Amino acid sequence: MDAIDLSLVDLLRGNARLSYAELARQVGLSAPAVHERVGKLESSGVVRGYRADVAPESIGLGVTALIGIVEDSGADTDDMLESLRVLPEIESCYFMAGVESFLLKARVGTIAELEQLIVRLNRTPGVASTRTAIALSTKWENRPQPVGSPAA
Amino acid sequence: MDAIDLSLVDLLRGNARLSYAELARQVGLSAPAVHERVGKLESSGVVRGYRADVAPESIGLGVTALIGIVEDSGADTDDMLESLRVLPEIESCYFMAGVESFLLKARVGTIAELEQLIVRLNRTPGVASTRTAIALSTKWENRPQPVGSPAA
DNA sequence: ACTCTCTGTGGATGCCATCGACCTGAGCCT
DNA sequence: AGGCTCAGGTCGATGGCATCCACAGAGAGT
Repeated sequence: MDAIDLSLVDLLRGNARLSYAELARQVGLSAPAVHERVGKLESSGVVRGYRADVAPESIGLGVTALIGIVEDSGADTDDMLESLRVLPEIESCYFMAGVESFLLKARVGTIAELEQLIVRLNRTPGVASTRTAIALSTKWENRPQPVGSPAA
Repeated sequence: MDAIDLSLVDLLRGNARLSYAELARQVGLSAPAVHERVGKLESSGVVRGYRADVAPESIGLGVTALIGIVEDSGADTDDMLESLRVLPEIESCYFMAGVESFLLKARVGTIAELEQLIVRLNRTPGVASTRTAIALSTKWENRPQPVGSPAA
């Protein structure tokens, strides 16, 4: 991970569909060299994938909620995690410091679906209680913060 | 937004670097047709961009925190938002229902940097108080939930 | 100094993006 | 019904890109 790798990462975080030729121009290397660097970043796990950023409401996922989970004392955390992982509505799952062991970000189409999700969560073994907060609007989300110094 | 558009969106949410030729094979259209459809999805705002998904710790952003903000009564929300927007550490910003008007997801390199960020937030005009919860680990994040029916 | 390795360049080749010309079917007006 | 118009498709051509390969040069270790 030298400065050029950081520049590549920054460029791809900004636009994952840049061609290798374009990346090469931006960082001042040849296209094959960039190809190899990006391949190594991928196989070493620095770059985990490439995702289109889609407006959620336009694909019927207009309701965003953040849900805190309090774990049962003596619950099997791994089992509970597997139960959570199966629910597609849960986009993100953080293990937190604090009373609420987990914080979930969930996305559903309607408030009714959110209600169903919460019911399912409360029935999940290991879950003692949940606390749900609804996002009224998303000001911005997953904004990539530049990390390579002054990249071209 | 017909079924083919939904398939394209799903495919690109899974791998934003798929070629138009490959997308065309997957949805059963020609490459130019897919090119035009994707172009329309972009210009209509359904697809907002393409981002590399990078392991944050590998670019020096190993600390994730969620920060709730209680607004001053009578504060100018728009001004406060602009002050928040300027802080690159804040990756996401949601306007919430509840006592805490805003919920921020912030990413920094060290606990010391998090401390500085919290101090800055508390000094920001319009901010009455903050409440910070630290993510000890990220189980998963920004997992795209499939939305097009059975896409190829 | 030799050599090993890592990382780069340059050239060649086949695939892909992209443009323009043309086709086809749905909807609608007369 | 006939025919206009338009949206959205296919096909073919062309130039750029991805990708493979052979080879070059810098640094480290012996």
